[in-house]
Amino acid sequence: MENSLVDSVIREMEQAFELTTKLQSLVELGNYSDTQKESARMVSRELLQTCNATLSMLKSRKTNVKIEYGSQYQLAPRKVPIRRDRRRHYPRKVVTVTPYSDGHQWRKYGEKKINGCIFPRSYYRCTYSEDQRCEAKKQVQQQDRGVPSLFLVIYKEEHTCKPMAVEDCQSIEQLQLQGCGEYTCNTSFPLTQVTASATPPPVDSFSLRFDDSEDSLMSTAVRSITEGTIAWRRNDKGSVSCSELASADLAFLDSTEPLHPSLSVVHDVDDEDHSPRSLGFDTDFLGFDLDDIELFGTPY
DNA sequence: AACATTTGACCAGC
DNA sequence: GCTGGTCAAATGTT
Repeated sequence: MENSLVDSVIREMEQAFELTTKLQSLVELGNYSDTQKESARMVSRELLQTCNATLSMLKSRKTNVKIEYGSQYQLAPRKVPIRRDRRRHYPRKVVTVTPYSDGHQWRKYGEKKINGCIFPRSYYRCTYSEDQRCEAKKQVQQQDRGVPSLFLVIYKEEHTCKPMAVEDCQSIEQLQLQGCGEYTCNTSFPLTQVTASATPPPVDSFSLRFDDSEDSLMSTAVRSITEGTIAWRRNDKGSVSCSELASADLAFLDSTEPLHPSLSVVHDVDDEDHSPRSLGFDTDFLGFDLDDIELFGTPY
């Protein structure tokens, strides 16, 4: 498919994405029963996931990257990391469940009820907007009542301030509080280093969620560890658990598109009481290549 | 007291 | 006139 046609289809799909979120809002405002609303939410979520998946496929195709969808279970470690174009394009949109931890500090300066939306839109500017004349701003708007809720975050203008690095974190709580920027963390944080040759940890898999901020998509990659081999999988679930391994797609990882994902590590759920043992942390992915993810291990 | 958030008012673009 | 983005005084939090 030639690029211009791909572009047109991408635009149409993005339109579908937006219309779905609008439709979702109209349903929420409408006079429907809770059951009907819940059904509508489920359909909306599936629609959004389909849009995401289609868009990512189109975008990976546009880059002319050869991807063999059958070979996703054997991702050979790259000797030379792919250098990606890390220039950001603004405004950029992110759909995420963690709109407030993106490695930067923000100050709220306004909130507005937006036509046709149930949830108000909040306006933030960089905490250092005056001190360092940083022009960065973002808008945050909750998209649904789901658990976890999805938020649309629109970033405007790039940060010119010095980002806060997280070092010597002592706990996951501290990591979350500080928003976690680019880091290498030597702590009691229950993530250990894992390399390709390491003994597999005592869980089947853990998952990594990428918020592909460049493309308004939330994507999910799941790294599973089976018999010592490491594979990457991707699904497009809004939230992830170890058992939720969906269709695989290496496009996300092998694409030469300028991806700027943030990273979350989601732990699995306790087998006995089903309480989430989840470790969530986000980081702006600017500091390292996707290859570096292999430095982050798993649990307990 | 200093800083952050809230919220109604104001303004520009359509 | 309507809408979305920003301002700034009031209020809340540390």
